[in-house]
Amino acid sequence: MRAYDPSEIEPKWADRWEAEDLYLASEDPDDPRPRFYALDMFSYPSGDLHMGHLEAYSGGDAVARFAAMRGNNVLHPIGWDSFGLNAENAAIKRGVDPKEWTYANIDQQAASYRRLGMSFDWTRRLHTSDPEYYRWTQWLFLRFFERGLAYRKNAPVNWCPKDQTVLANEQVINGACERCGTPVVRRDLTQWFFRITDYAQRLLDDAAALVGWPERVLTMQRNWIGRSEGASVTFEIAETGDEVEVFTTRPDTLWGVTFFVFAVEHPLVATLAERGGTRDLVEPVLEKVRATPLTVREEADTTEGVPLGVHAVNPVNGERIPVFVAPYVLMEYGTGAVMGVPAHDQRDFEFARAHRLPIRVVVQPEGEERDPETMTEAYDHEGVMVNSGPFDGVRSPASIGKVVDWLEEQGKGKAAVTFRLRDWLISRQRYWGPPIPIVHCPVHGEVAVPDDQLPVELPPDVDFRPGGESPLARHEAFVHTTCPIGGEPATRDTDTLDTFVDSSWYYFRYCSPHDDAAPFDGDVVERWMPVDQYVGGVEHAILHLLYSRFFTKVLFDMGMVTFTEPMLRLMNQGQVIYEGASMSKTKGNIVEPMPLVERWGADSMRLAILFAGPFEDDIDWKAVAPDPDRRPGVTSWLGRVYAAVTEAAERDARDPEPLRRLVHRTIRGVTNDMERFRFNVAISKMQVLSNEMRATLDAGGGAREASTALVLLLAPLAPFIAEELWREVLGNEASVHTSPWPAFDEELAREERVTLVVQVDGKVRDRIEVAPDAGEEDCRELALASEKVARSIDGREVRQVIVRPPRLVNVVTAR
RNA sequence: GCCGGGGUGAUGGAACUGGCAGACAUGAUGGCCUCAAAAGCCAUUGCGCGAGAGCGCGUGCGGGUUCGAAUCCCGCCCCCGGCACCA
Repeated sequence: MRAYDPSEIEPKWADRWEAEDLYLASEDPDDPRPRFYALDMFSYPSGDLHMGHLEAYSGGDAVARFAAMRGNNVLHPIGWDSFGLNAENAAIKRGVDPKEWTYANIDQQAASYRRLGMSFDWTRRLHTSDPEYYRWTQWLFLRFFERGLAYRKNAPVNWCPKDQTVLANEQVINGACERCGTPVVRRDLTQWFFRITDYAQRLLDDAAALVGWPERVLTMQRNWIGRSEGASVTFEIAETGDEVEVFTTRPDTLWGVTFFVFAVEHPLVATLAERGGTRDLVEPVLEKVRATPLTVREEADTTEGVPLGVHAVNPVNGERIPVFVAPYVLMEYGTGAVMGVPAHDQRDFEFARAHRLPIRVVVQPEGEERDPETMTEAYDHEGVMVNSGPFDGVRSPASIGKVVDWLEEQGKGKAAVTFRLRDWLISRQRYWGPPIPIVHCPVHGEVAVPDDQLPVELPPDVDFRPGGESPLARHEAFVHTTCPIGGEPATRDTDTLDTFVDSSWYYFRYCSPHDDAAPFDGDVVERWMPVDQYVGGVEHAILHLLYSRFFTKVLFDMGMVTFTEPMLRLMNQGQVIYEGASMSKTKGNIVEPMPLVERWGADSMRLAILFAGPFEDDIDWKAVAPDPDRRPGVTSWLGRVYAAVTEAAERDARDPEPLRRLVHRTIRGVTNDMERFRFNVAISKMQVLSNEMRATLDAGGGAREASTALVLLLAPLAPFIAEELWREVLGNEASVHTSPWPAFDEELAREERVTLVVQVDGKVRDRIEVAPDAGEEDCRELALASEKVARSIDGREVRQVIVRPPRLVNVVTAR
């Protein structure tokens, strides 16, 4: 008998599957099968595949194959997110063209995907760096521009000094660049933004309907959007008459305001300092803050700040209060100015103590008396309003709504909602991205490049090394053009679009990847989308996934699609780590998957990674596959499966009854597990079945039915060996991957004999085999007849007998 | 601080709605095969006591509900992830 040899099986089937067009999604409108869109997050072409890819795509492929076997017309595409800093930096480091480097990596990854046996529809392959693709990225940008959703403004932005480009807020992780980890600094620059804040409320509201998404992703998005409810209240500067709005979540504490604070960057600060005669005092603070990186700024001292020498008038009681400028107030949030309520806000409290400002309690805890003199911290819990004019005696925070109504009546303020979410900064001062299709005309201003002139192609002969400005700006022939409206000499915008713009719509493009009249064919998109199952890393929870939801809503508003959410279900695979730490070059702990695939086979590595633990949990490779030179456990198991199925195929005997029952139980269990991404549990059930097959064969029995079922169940997870056994050993004509998923017989799946557990006072004392339909009386009698039970009862009085046929009897005695 | 998710043998992890804790693996130990090794096969493997049948203990800690709790409730501790002078 031949031994299991993946190196012989796997390349053979990879070729044949492609020759047989096994994984093409059908666009036939008469195809009766339900459509299923199985989407994997596409990859950055930064070298060959790593362990993270192996895990994500093994899971995604299992989903797609399982869906196909269950009778769906499956769309399972693949492509590359091939623009971006990653590719560009790597290319610069190696002194090669980003394009060359990128496409070489794409070819390598594509070869690896084939080697792994991924069931992709290769006819839909796309690369975001292809002009055929980014033409439509630019086209979509222009539609956003037309609708006022893409705009340019001067603003303080995050700048990565190493990558020499601006970053979106979402790309700043703990104050550092998402790509390279360099601490980000602040710069005032004119940049392009997408008006995602217009969609903040809808992004929040619709998240509630995403029941197929992991809770943590939705939570992260909610935190990121950061909705706060409260009131906006207008204060007047006594000396100048300037009106300044502030946002507060606690309008009930308005009577406790004893000072007023501006953010350092607030536009009024300079003139107010002038007026207050405090310019010499204020200027050093401004200088200091401007020079401080954002990361350090966040730890700014709450006691820091200087008076501006002017006063604000509290609209609720007409009091004049001193005005300050302090770094603890942020220009980015709210209005860049706050009212200071030291008695009820900890930061204000600390500031007031440092500057010897009065503290006035306006919410008293019930039955207590807070004395401003002796308070050591702000009181921010519930209580009764005092010193609050018309609201004395009203309970807070229940009073907030009433205060807001009152403010509106009095014309002093109104209900307001503030979001933490900022507009999405989409321009980048780098080469390797889609040029922004805008012409700057001295007469007409920002002018869209006409659609028929798209794409604005990236010129190949650019010195693309970063220099703080866009490399395209150094390319004279690119820069100089004429205005599309009046023909005047004009210049092209030289920034490129963030990669996350490319990836915000690629899953639409897969539906009609070769359309040259539109980014996608609306009718085809209607048939496939929304995506039925999306699989990818949680690191995109507030980047790609939020942006994609935003794009879909904009496309809906444009009438291009009829749905508002792009993905119905989302599953995040965990990370593959090593000895508790993420794999990285600097730690030297990277395990490359492809050499292991060459050595032990694609099926083995796919199974090994899916069997290692729950799909969404991190996997410590050190713990599951410690010795790279030792044969992995799953490889041995596949060898046993191969042997068992081969042996069973040569035998005429029918499967004995107990094995048949196990087969049907296994089908039921594995089906359930596959639906819930519980690949590790599914595999363990198959192992139980194969162990039983071995025992049956050794006892001279047949295992043909078991073999058929096992091979079908294994197909989504280990596609090569399943195909080999299905066609070559079991003698089927058609591919296992187009065969129907096995059905189970409910009757057979029921246990023939079940173990009746007999407890005495909750402790297991005996186990008795009974028929599954054993009744309550039978179970009670059997249990009480047990000698072990009698011994445990030890003559005590039996108080109660709880019977749960056919699984359990609990005899309760008088103790 | 706020929000989300966790804590089960030496290890990865099972245990559908409360009902046999530790499935399935990995590792380890012993044995078979072999000149030897690898591969393979068999046995044992939660902890403690016991020659054994068996008994006791055991799912982060402390309480509670229940005939019965890894699972439900209350109070803690710890770990992971996200957000954070957010007004």
